[in-house]
Amino acid sequence: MVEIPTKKHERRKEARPSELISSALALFVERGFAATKMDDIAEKAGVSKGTLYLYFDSKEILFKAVIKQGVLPLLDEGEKLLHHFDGDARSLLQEFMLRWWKLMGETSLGGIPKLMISEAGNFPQVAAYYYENVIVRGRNLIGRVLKMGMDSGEFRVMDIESTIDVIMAPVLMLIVWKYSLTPCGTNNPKQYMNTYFDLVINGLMKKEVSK
Amino acid sequence: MVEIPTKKHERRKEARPSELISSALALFVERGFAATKMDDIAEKAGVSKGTLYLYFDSKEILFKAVIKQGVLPLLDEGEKLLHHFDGDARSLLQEFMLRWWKLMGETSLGGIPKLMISEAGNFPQVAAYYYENVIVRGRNLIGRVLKMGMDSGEFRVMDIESTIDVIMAPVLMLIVWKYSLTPCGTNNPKQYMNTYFDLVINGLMKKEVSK
Amino acid sequence: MVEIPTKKHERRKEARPSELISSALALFVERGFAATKMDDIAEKAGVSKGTLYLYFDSKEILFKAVIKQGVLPLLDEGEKLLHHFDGDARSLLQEFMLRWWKLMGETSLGGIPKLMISEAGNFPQVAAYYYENVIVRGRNLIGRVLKMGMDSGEFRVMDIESTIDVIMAPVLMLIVWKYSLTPCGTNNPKQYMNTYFDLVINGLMKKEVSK
Amino acid sequence: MVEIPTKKHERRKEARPSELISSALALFVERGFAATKMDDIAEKAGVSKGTLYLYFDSKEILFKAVIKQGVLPLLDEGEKLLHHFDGDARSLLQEFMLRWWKLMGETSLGGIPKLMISEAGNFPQVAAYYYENVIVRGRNLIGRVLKMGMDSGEFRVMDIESTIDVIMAPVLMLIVWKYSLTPCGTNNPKQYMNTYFDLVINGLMKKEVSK
DNA sequence: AATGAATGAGAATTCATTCAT
DNA sequence: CATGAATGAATTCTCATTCAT
Repeated sequence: MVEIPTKKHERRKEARPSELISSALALFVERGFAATKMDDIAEKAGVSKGTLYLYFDSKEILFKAVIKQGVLPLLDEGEKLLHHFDGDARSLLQEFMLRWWKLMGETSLGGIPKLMISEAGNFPQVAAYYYENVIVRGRNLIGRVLKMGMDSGEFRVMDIESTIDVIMAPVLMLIVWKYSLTPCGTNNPKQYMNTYFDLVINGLMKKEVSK
Repeated sequence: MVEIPTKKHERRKEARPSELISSALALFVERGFAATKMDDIAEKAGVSKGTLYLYFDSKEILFKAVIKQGVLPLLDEGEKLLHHFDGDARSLLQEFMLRWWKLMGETSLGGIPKLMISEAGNFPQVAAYYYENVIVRGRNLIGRVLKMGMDSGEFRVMDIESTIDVIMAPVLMLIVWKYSLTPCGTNNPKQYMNTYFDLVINGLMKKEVSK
Repeated sequence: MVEIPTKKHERRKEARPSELISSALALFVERGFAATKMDDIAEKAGVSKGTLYLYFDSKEILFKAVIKQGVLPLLDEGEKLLHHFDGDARSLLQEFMLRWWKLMGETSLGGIPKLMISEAGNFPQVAAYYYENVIVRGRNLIGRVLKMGMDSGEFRVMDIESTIDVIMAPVLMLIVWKYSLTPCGTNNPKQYMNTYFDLVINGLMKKEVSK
Repeated sequence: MVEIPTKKHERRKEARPSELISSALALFVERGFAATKMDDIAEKAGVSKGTLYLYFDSKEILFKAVIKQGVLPLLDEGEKLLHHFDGDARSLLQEFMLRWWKLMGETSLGGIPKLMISEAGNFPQVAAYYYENVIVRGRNLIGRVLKMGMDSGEFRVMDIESTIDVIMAPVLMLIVWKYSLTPCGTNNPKQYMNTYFDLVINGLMKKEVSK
């Protein structure tokens, strides 16, 4: 993107696959797997259709690569955070959600969840992979924070499993929204996140005596 | 489905369209528009491919019919509820979400939102229609309940627009989930809804002195 | 067309087939065989598609019926004329062409030659039938008139077979024209026929000493 | 046709379009537009169905290309002749018709008029294009020759517009005939053209004193 | 490695024909 | 007799994939 392609063939070859994956991701997210043509992916990446097949043997393999490459950063970031943090549970949770949202919203990775939602029915194995590597691990992270907060007395004691889901839902929905119906209505993500923190964290906290 | 097709030429001009739409809805939701074959829709409906074209001139027109037919009940129900209710805002909101969830979860209508999320990119006009007729009106309903609660002092005073979105997100997510990644993880919807009510309503309420 | 269909089922049944044939002829001429739908023929005739099959077992059979019914009048008329005429060859030829043109131009029968030209490649047997029953007999008629005129010294002595063709060509062309490119350019058929008579008959006549 | 398809992927982007058009022309003329299958055109051209669509987006576009490519030579030739000629009107007219007939009869271009006659009803715009670019211009050419002859006293003074039509009709008919009913009857084109020249030119000439 | 012309299986769509009413 | 809903074979068109250059 930033590089200057002085001579066509002199470009870094190692970068190719991930460029292709980026193009594919963008189109898969926008249109879905079946409605995306290999031609279009190639064109968007600025290569010929044949080149696509040089790196990915089939459309389905390309799809899997898109998911696999997109999935890992989604988690690593979170796990990193959890290790290097030592504030209270509330701050951690908030920080966590904020980072996740930014990661999703600023990179094109946010399309991954939307894509998985759309294509889970057509690619059960990929969905299972996604489930194991993103959802389970992600829920795990949140679960640990919740537990921490409940143990410390910060949070009310609630059913953890369902609380994880309910807490994540609004952030997930915001991201899914971004890649689907955004062109229709404009919502204000920052305000949304503020309200989310206010509402959900508030609901989570032990009710204090508001003198 | 269960019927034995003894007679080839069975006439039911009246019932056909909605039968066909039902079959189409189910498959569109499961696989997406592009990945669903007209053959499969016909087969699921127990008719021949040609019959499908007797009622819908093209796959795209069928898609639009699916959305249009699915959209109306989604709203009518809600607006009905709002009129015939006179409890406090909290109960109304809770009742509202409960009904919506049941409507979505029990009928196949729940697939509509998931379908729209997946296909919005490919059918901008349909997405716009959906936005106008479902989202705007739906947000409106919730907005009125929130306002009622805030005016009466039941709810905290918060930014209404974003609160609407945050409040709806978990229910919407549950429904989308049902039609996408459910086969992977099993969540317990009832527990989820309970936690949702507990968490969100709690967050919404004025903090009381829990002496 | 003119009849008043007081009660639907009270209409003369005998007339049906030829009504259907008329509709079919009109559409076959306008669009060609393959591009004409049975639906359209039925609609034009004001009956249901099923009724068409009550009288004609298939589209091809209908096509043959159209040709057969259209072909006979084309000849009978001409042979009648030749028998009841006793003027000079020039007048007879002129009268002949005039009648033929009128017959073709005023009824929808004129479409038959255009239709045969278009479809001969797809229906060789029908073309052969047409050739035997229209072309051969028609050329025969003209040939006899020419011979008559040459024998009597009215016409120059020329090769009869090719003269037949050349003489008929302009009239045939006028008719074919009517059913194909007419919408584009407007020609004046009467003027055309006058010029035709003037030019061709003149060319046929023995050059006289124009003292 | 004669070539042995040793190599499947034979590249000739340059030559392809006109090869395909030739095949299409032949089949369209023989069978008509609707009765010609894309498969057959491809097979005749020795390529796959897909290749056809590589060059022509639809059957209709292919049809238009066939007409457009076929139309131009029909005129250019004639206009060229008119410029480089300086004999008398009679010779020019005769030369003109002879060349036209040869052009039509020897190349497959002769099919174009027959095709237009057959399909004018289904493609009014194409018919209009043909009218403007072939018929109008063609009549113009003949008209100029006629005027020349009448002005110089060679030809009788007649109505020019209708004379153009009458004069062209036999040649046009011969060509149409070639692509439709020829298999039925065999006529002798050379004899036909001789008789045509003899009859029509004779009819056109001022009657001379044949002492 | 890269290209893009060529392929052909597969999906949407049409329409002649059938048949229960 | 007449109807028109239903059928499915046939056709147009698409697009993932291949392969000669």
